[in-house]
Amino acid sequence: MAEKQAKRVLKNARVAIAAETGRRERNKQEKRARIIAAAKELFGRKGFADTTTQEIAERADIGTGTLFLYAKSKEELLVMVFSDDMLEQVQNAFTHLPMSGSLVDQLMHAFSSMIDYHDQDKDLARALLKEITVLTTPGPRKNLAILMRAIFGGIGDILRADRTTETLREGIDPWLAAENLFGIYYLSLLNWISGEASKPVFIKKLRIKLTLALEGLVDPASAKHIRPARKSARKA
Amino acid sequence: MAEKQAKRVLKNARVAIAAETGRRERNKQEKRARIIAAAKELFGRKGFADTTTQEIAERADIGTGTLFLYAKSKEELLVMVFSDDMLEQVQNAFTHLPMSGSLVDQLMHAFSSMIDYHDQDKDLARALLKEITVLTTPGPRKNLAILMRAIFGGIGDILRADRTTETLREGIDPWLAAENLFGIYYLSLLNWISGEASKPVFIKKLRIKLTLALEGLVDPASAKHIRPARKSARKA
DNA sequence: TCTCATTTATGACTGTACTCAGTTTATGAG
DNA sequence: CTCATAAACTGAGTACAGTCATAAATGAGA
Repeated sequence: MAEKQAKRVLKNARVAIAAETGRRERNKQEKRARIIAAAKELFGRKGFADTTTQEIAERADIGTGTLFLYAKSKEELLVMVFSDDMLEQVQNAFTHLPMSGSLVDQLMHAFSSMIDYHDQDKDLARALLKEITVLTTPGPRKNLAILMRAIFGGIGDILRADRTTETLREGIDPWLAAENLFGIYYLSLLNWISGEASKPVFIKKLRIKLTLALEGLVDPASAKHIRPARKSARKA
Repeated sequence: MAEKQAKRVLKNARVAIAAETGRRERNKQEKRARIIAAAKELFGRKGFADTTTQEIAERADIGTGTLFLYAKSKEELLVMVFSDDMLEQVQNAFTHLPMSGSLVDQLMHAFSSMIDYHDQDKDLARALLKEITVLTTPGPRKNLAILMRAIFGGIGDILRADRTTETLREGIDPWLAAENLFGIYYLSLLNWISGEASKPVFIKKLRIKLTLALEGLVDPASAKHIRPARKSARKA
């Protein structure tokens, strides 16, 4: 009994190793690539809603059912198709930053890059943002986590960068600050993508909002009464 | 020819007036109410995904097709059903504010109220937030606009309120500031509702983030070199 | 080489959101 | 009251996302 189990474990291990290099894995990856290519082309040309999973399967030269072994739903497929793209885009947004430039300039450079990406195909962007907003399945969630890490890390780097003019206040977690700035960007983005505002207005307002976030909302003088007291607040 | 047209115009005008009080309009409103009640009950009991449009139609005692005269899609129906609810919830969140309490306390009070609302039924909240994120159809868009106006207005009121300790910096648009704060809340909310963080952690982090937004990210001393220069920047 | 267990693929089938051609109902005019 | 018109309603029908029982492919062991 125990021997049999041990045998199986050994076998599974071997299978696992083989899986990394064998024909099985190669076929799978190749099919995956074909699916992504087919879906990307069709989504781009016909739009998300007007593309059927049948068409994608046909174009990728696989059975209808096979498609759903690679993505649990059409929506998950959409995320799968574009998550690599978006990650690349984000990495792009944070390289080639204008070295000389205020904090806001650099942030706007990064965000503008992302905005331009979505501007290429607004319908697709809408569908994508809608799906990304709330993810429950593990695969896409993991991809999004990677994407968000890249974004927050990138913004954090901008905030921490040595600058002659502006420095991050003492004791501020750059990651949290990055989340704030991105949150501000994201809500503005959603508003824009829903068609509420034109692109120039959106960008102009975004810059003001980011400046507001950097400089703070309350008057430091008026807040003095509370803030400095903090250090000894517990004992008092 | 022209006479006939004029006749029709007159008729239309009469119909339009009658529409406000006639049996037609009453029937419509009554049906609408039945649909909303039926959908609300079923969504709450069985969840959004597991409720079929057939069931809703049956429970509302209307034909299958009729349902789609009132909402263009199942998703739009979801938004229709809960937008009144949410508006009420938001208005609730901004009344009964703790009079004595710092800015952050008051903001957290309002946001906590909204969070508790979503916490009642997370699955429904997920579905709802997903749909609300990107709206294209006019009906729901209008409803959301009303909701957002209530939220931004409410936050703006908190920011403007007389306070002994903290005051809004000169020249800041409370509406823009409100959008910033809500953006920060919204991104955190999405992260929580997706299951990435527990409720206490989410709330604790939110408080820190809001504080950060109020106090600013950059050191005022370091930024001095830029900011005061603004006033005469154009002429220079 | 030949098993044979396991993974992967398949497409006919199913459930359901949504449509549309035909029907009913409300309303104002004569 | 009757008629004409338009608005509102209906449910059989359609299209399509997603399932599942069955089949093919793969690779380890003998």
